[in-house]
Amino acid sequence: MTEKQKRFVDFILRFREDNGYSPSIREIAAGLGLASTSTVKSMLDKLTAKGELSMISGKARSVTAPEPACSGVPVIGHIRAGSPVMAEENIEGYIPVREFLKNSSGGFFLVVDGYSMKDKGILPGDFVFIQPQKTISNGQIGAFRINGEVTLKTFRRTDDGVFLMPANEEFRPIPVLESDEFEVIGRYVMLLRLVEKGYDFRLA
Amino acid sequence: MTEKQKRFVDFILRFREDNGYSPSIREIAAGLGLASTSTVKSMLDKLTAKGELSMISGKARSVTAPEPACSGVPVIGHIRAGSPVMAEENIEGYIPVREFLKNSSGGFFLVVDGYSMKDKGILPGDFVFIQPQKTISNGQIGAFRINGEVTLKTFRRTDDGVFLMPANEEFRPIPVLESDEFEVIGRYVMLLRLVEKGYDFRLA
DNA sequence: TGTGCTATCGAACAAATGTACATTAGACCA
DNA sequence: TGGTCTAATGTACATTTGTTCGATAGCACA
Repeated sequence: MTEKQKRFVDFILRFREDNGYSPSIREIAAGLGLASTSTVKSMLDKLTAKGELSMISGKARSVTAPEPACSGVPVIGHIRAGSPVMAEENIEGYIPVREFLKNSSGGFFLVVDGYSMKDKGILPGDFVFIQPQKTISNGQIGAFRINGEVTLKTFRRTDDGVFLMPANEEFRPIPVLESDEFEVIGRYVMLLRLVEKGYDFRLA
Repeated sequence: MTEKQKRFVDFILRFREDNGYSPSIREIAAGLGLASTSTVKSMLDKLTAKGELSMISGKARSVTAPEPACSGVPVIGHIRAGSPVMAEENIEGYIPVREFLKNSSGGFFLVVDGYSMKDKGILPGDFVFIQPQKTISNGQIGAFRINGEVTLKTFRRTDDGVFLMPANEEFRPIPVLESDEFEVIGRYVMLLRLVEKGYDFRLA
């Protein structure tokens, strides 16, 4: 992509970011300092043919640019000695958090309370993503409600019965008795920890 | 908001989701089975006045609806005994992951390798979000490059010099000497752990 | 019954917008 | 010098689109 074509795509992305809708051809011309609409039109046609843009013929403000890869966050694994960290060869992939969370719809974050799952690296204040489900397999970590209390534990079924296992030797396994009110809330799928509290999230 | 008004907003949201740009007034009329454009127009004016929609007068396809709160993931904190988990009263807020990551642009995920930060709840395979910066304060956790190796440690400056501190008694502090090639890569801001490997991420 | 009120419709108009085409300007090269 | 190509221009036109206004139909209520 030439430098000029990139300016087109960038302008469209920024305009949509700022306004929430796409620019018209004349607005693109004005924004890029071009005097004629046909200049813009021919460039848009070219970029659409190359797949860099998409637009519907005849429809006003229908041009869109695919959001760049950085809508996902790059994952850097093993770093080759001597190369800059963010170099292309170090990028192993991207986590497309947007799609990731779209697929996980229905789930929710549970705020972790105590240290009972410390040895699994789950600490107070962590956000644990729970995928709701009614049952859970042996050995999986999940959120449970027992006698009104909600807790995050490992589910374990043995010959001696069912237990909710902490991951911290200072805590004791919780036996699940027939007489207990017990319910599986969901499966522990993901953990999110916000280290800097500057990254606040909007409260309802 | 009445049932009918809700249908308007929902239609606009879905249309934008499907097409990437907003519907025209006539497309809204067709989509909702209305015969006249003025019906739509008056409803849009009403919804805009109420703040449920936003549009620029005269500009084609400029109507947008604020994305509903569920574009973020609900956060559930302390759960009131007896109430269903996902009940409204238990939702403390939302993590708008989309905006969250937009603000963090420039950062990247580093894949954690060993157990040296175990006591901070950072385990192998975790994705650590690094916000690039050239310096770091005493006591903060960050990613560093020392003599070609990249490592995640707590930065500590004492009278005896600078050390990279592990969070695991089986590991030793790494002294940073004048003769070392040393560089701050960035600050540890967030941690993401994918428990289920079914949630794969697209490789480059 | 009749009187407002609201939602909807129908049609017409003006502005915004996409599209097509002939023309010009400049760069490059034989 | 002349030719060719590309980018850009200017203009005109057709379509899409937002806007306006009057008319109609249903509905609640006195």
